[in-house]
Amino acid sequence: MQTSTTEDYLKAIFKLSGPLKKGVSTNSISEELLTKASSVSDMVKKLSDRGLVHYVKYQGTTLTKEGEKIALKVIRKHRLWEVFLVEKLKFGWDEIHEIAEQLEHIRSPKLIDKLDAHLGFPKNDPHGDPIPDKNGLFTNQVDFKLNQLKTGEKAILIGVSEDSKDFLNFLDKIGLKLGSTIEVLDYFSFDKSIKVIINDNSTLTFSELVAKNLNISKEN
Amino acid sequence: MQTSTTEDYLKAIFKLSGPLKKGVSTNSISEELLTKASSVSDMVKKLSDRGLVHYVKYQGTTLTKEGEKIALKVIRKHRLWEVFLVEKLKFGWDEIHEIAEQLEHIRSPKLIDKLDAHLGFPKNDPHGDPIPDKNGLFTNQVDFKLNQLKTGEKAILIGVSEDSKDFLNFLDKIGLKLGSTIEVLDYFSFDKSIKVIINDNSTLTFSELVAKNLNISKEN
DNA sequence: AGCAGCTTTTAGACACGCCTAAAAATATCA
DNA sequence: TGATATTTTTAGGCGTGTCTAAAAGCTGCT
Repeated sequence: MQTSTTEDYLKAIFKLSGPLKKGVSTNSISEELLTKASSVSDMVKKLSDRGLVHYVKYQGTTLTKEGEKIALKVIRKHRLWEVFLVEKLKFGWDEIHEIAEQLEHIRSPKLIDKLDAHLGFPKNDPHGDPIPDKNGLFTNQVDFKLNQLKTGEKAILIGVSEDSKDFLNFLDKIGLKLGSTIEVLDYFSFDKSIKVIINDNSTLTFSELVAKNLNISKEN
Repeated sequence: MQTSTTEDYLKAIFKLSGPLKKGVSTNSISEELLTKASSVSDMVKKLSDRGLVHYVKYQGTTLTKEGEKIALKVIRKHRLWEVFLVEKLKFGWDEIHEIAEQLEHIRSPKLIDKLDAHLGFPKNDPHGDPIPDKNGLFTNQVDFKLNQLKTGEKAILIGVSEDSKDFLNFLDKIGLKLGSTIEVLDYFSFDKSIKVIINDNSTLTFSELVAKNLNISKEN
């Protein structure tokens, strides 16, 4: 039975590995978890001893099958709780991350399945991220970032890659929600900012950083 | 910000103090928390340093105002989550204790009030225990234990003092729920067992231990 | 190749909460 | 009261996960 710290490490490594499952640097883990690199060194050694990660000194860390399985379970729990907080308790999508960080560590085989059923087996969390099923399988929707769109193209916001209060508050302020349409009016190569029109009625300009964090779908 | 271990100690001390707020022995705490007396000695010293308990060597422990405040918050959270698990997720009342033991440590000022509202501001948990309000105030219903009833008297089950799976399963098996009526048919002074009839239709005999753990109300 | 600068690891320490074993204090009872 | 039993505390140690400081290893540039 793993501690919640172990789960945090596995989740962080999963996240940092990306879809290509690249090896993850000690420093990047320490940044993600707000600890020091030396603590991470210690810890990944222990995780390696327990068969949860592959770790070779100075050469980065990747998850083992076992480690990934645990990471996906935690992510599943995190995202289901997020749905609960928004759908049932009426939290704003900018308030739920910290709470879900705690709830994701609750251990009960039965609880998470009952929660899943109670919520109607949702496929995505309130930020648009896919919820792994009981076996850890994602429906990995192939999508785009807003900054990959060309002038004149139109798309729908299906998710965000950044869960911070600041970012989500900003989206709330400009009235951008999952499902909103975004049409690219202009693209300024100087600073890679993008002028868009949202829901066919409000025009504004996004910095590249913002555009990068908006996941969109071209169909429809 | 206290750890969940701290919360467990304060809750245990609150429980063991009883309504008369008696001093609690080191041994009793260690039994309640399944630890050793030496660990408890260490810990109450630390809690005392933090102003959460009054502790004098060899003379037992009581909660300070501050400590009691925290204990009541934890109990409030525990009982609200229990209601959630039974009412919303359809758990049996015998399955929820362990899960609520974890959920009670989730820290979020907003969460518990939203949960309370979502549940319709329940007054009692699924075992009949009163839920403290935001200010830690109980509606302390004056009630009786079944073993205080005399032959011929009739009452309603309003709570149980024992949350173990075993006990609650037993009650399920004999069809006894909160709200059931119990009439005392006979009282055997030899072993203090009690013959009763439940809901005017099934007759059985309770040991003293069982009778002691059934909280009843005489008014109908 | 060699050096500078970054990254990573090691070494040693610490807080927390737990343990065992032994000592000290208290309670009990003849 | 004095001996014995029980409770409680102290002493010393351990595992987890963290830290700082310093050493070791990599990388990239001239």
